[in-house]
Amino acid sequence: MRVDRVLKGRSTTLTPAERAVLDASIREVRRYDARHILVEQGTTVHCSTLLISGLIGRHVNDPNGTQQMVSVQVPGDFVDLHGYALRTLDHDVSALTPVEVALVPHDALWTIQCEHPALARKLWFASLLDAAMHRKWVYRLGQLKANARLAHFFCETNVRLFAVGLSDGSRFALPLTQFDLGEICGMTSVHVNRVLRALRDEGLCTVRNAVVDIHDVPALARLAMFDPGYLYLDAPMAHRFALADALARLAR
Amino acid sequence: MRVDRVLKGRSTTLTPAERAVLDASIREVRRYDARHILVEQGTTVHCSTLLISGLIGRHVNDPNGTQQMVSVQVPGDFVDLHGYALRTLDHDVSALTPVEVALVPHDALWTIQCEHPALARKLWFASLLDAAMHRKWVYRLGQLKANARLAHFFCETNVRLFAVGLSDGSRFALPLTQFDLGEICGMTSVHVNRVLRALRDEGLCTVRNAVVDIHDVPALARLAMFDPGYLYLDAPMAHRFALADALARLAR
DNA sequence: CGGATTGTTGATAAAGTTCAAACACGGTGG
DNA sequence: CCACCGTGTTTGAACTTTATCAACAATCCG
Repeated sequence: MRVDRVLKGRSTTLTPAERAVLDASIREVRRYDARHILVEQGTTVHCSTLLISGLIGRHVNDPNGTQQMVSVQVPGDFVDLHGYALRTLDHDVSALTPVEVALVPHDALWTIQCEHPALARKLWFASLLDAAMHRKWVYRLGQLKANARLAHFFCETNVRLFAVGLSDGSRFALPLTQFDLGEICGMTSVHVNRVLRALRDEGLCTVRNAVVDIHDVPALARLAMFDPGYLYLDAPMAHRFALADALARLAR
Repeated sequence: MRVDRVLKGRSTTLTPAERAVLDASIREVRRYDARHILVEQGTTVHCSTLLISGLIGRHVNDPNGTQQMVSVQVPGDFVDLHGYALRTLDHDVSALTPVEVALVPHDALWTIQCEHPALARKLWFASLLDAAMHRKWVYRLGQLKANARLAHFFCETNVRLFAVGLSDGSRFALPLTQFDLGEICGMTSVHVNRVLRALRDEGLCTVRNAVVDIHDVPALARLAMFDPGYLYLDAPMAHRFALADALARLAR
């Protein structure tokens, strides 16, 4: 089903009935080319976008023309669910790769809120998960050095893609340029290039041909101080990537 | 009323009836000293905290002992509303000053969700506002230099406090140490000190005795690339602080 | 008053940016 | 098939920003 990946692998998931309700509220499915802008900052929106395949980026622009990516969405993500309550977005939404998206009209969401409060709560949860990721991005940019920032992003993306079946646990497609990575991690593409080489030289991970290959998952997580707690994974998933204990011991 | 400041000055506000419902769902009011930790990362929570007076900070810790502040809450903020759907928090919550907080049990929120969908939507909006601020913090840390980061934080805080009547539009109490400001803006307290002196020397703003005094609001906003759109203010408020047009013109 | 926290300053080192140039590589058109 | 173009990657050198370390001054508080 088109909504199979929504909240997949998370501590809160959808029941089959809820999935059916959500699926039924999809009005249409569309495809866009890479770099297509789906929603522009400031526009009033009447539908929310569920990402089915491909990658979508959300970015904040400033008058200088510089952009900061504030999130990368993977299949199963409700990209601009927040548009439902906010009505107008504070950032752009654009396709990083060719994408397939499902559109859910906001009045269908209103119906869900009135008639299916438990499902509404889960959608709320999904939007809070988004905020939790934002918080980690704040942490990443505020506290980590360039190499750890990139490492953290790769760890996060690895887990998120794994949760929806798009990573084998250490290797995944990530068709982003070094410039994109710079916009994600708050650094220039030149520096991204140098840091990637360093990560490769240390045997931690290789990024080539739009594929990220993590050679030593625990070591990369350690460098990145990556603990997947904020992703609210379900128990088996959390167990697979848990580093919490190791990190806690380290803290003492 | 205790909930008078909730969503005050925003594009979405509460009706008197909704305020009454929310107020009635408060179970108790508590006071804490500065530096008291209200919720620790990972704890399962059963109540959400509405800030009545004082300032609260939310911060992410890492095993090295460094902390990154991910938000500063002002009176009227529903500090950990997200705890309702997430159940466990991905960060600490602590008092930056002596505070007075109201506790709303999560089952009361569930009742609101079932019986008052319109109010539930507004609470959802409040949590999305939080996410919108996170996004700007990501932008701030990723794209701005130290002086602009501090300036941006002061601009944001000025507007937020003004919206709830705690700034006169350019001057407000902000009892944070330079170390705290460093944790907010991702820099060392030494560097905060130097940047504050520079801002003072340029005649932009002065921070002394726990009071921020912005001497030239538009100039500080320009340095910070501050546009309050992401705060979803109501029309008069937005108009008062709007810099959008000026910035848009600048962009061309 | 004494002790603890916060703020200030200087010297030095590290991290990251900028600018510029070269290189790789997959099209695409002749 | 080759020449050419555009996009993305790689490298070097000079420069800017920020961190680190260390000392000292100011302030607050009991």
